[in-house]
This record gives sequence, C-alpha cells and structure tokens, in this order.
Amino acid sequence: MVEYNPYLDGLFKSLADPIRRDILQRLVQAQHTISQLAAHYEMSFAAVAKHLNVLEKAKLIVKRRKGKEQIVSIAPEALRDASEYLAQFEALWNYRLDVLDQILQEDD
Amino acid sequence: MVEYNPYLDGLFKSLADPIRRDILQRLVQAQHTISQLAAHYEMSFAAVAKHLNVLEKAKLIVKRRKGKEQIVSIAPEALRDASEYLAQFEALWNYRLDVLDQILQEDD
DNA sequence: ATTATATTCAACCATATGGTTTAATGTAAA
DNA sequence: TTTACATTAAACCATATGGTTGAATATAAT
Repeated sequence: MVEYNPYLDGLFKSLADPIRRDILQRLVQAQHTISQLAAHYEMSFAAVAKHLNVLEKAKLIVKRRKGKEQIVSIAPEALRDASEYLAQFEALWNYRLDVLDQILQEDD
Repeated sequence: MVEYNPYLDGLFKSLADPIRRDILQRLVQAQHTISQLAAHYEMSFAAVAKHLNVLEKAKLIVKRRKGKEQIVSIAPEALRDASEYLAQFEALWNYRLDVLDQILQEDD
C-alpha cells in the first residue's frame, strides 16, 4: 500500500536543507557558476559542490559546461512536482470535509 | 543571507520519507490511533511511533488522548505552509520570465 | 608546453537517522 | 488491586549525511 516514490524522497530531502533552499532562491533569480555559488557560503567549495549534486539528482537544477566553468540553473518542473504532490493532499482533505458536510446534512 | 528556517527543515525532512508520506495519506482520509497506524507497516510499533514523533514536531499531525489510546489526526496548516513556500518559487520564476520578456521587447 | 583556474573524486570524520529490543509508564478492565 | 493494553523511553546498532582536506582531471590562458 505504501507507494515508494524515490523521486519524491530526493525532492523533499533536497528541500529539507537550508543551504540547498538558499541555493534554489539564488538560482530562481539568475543562473550562477558553481564557483559563484560557492563564494556565498562559508563552507568549502567541495561541500557546496556536494549540495549541488544532491539538487541535481533531485532534478531541481541542471548544469551545463561553458568552457572550464559549469553553469547551474534551476529546473522548475521538479518544484512543480513537489507542489502538486502537496496540492493533492489539499484535494483529499477538502473531499473529506465535503463528506463530513454531507453526513451532517443527512441528520436534518 | 541564508534564511535559516528550522520549521521548513522539519517539514520537508518529514515529507522526505515514504513511510511518513504514507501515514499522511492515511490520515488525510481519516484519523487513526497509533496502534491502528502501526498495524499497517512491517516495522516495529516503536519505529512507527518514532515516525509519528517526527511528523508531530513538524506540526504535520496532532495527537490527542482518548482513554488509553492516542488519536492521531493531520494538521493541514503545515502542508499548506510547505505548499506556499514552493509556490513562492513559482512566483519568483514567473517574475524572472517577465523581466526577460521586457528585455527582449526593448530590442524592438 | 607550462601554468592557472574550475571542477570532480576519494578518503576520512562526527553526528543524525531509522531501525531494533527491552523496560517503564499510564490508563482501563476484571 | 491485579492484570491487560497502549504508549513512551532508553540503549543499542548500521547506514546515511554533511562536512573536511588533498589529489586528480579538464579546460583556458601564457
């Protein structure tokens, strides 16, 4: 009955880290190279690169090479997937409230 | 510049686990006692209780005692918070596209 | 061809996470 | 007041995570 969806695992796991959310905030406004992103944080370059790998596996960002640099940009489809997953709860929840309403009306 | 929001950490971390997502799916349809929930999974009772603690800390569920049982229900506000956080990206993204449009039009 | 820059990879470490089992606690029922 | 049931807490274990440093690789610039 449990629908194992590793894609959602990676998506939400990515979003659970404040550094990764901050990276997404920057990327939604403009693309950056890996170095440019790394310069904003106090941790090592390698640590930021690891965060980017996590985001990339979750399909939240894409990288493309330009010369010796790598340009990182956001991939909003995954954000939408996460958003739609949550919206589905709201739909179920509203359905439940409707059913409750009907039951109450039947008491009249 | 990084907005450390531990509330979002807990929210998305909770959603990153398939068991916890499944629990939320069940709860959005009806409330359950802890035992009822635990009966659906192959892991130990204690493990399920731990998952519920994670969800409770994230404010995704609430428990209330009824006799010797504890009744678990969903707390949809937190789901909405997560949903709104993601929607904010979509807004920023659309803004960025608009700006891009304007720049292109200025070339005419 | 050498050197500098940007990135990736590997080894390592401390802590967090998700599971276990067993003991302790709170509440209801006999 | 025992006894049974539901839950919580504690101790423990294996693996994952997020960080480090240093070496290796890829591309550009001299």
